[in-house]
Amino acid sequence: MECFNIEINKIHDKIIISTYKTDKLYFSVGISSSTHKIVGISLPQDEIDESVAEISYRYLEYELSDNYIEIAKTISKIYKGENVNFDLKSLDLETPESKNIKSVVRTPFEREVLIQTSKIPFGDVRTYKYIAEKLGTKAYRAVGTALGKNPFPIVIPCHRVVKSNMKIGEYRGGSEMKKEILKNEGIIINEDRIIN
DNA sequence: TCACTGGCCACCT
DNA sequence: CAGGTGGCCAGTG
Repeated sequence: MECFNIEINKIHDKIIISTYKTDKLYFSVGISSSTHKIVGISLPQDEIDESVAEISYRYLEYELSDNYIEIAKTISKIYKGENVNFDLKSLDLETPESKNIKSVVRTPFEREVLIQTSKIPFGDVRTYKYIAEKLGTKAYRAVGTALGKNPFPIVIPCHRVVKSNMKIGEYRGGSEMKKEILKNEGIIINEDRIIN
């Protein structure tokens, strides 16, 4: 019974996962075999299994391949502070038509949060409050929760969203990782706080 | 339905 | 400035 429930909560689509290794870190990207859009990106991991699992866990079926390794490599470059223009159209931002259908972005609210976040310029930051106000709501905390589930970290720069007092705030990969990405983009940080 | 839970915010000591 | 408190509100079960 347990297993059955876990199975039906997974997405019924096969994906291809490619992984690129650099500086002892693994970067993975998942592509849908039906839509050919990106359905998942992993934060840098020390182990390849962790890196793959971060994307594969939502899916019933996946296979490893080097087909999309250039995309994974590009993501590693962005992580290291290269300002690469990434086309949002390559990401699967679809939301489910009904509750029975599963997708990586689950609700319109989450989708809008991701789209607003994608507009934050390289080397700059915005606050959770700012994103909420752009959506016409006071759900500041819900913005944080939505970004915590961001299926496309690094490419959709949730690391550029910080607290109102300019403190770093939380991050799925830990606030140290968030600081590192921001520093790579040239942002000055002192004692967990953004300077200007 | 209703009561949690949160990558937050503002205000008060 | 740090820590506590009440307030938001989207998701979840």
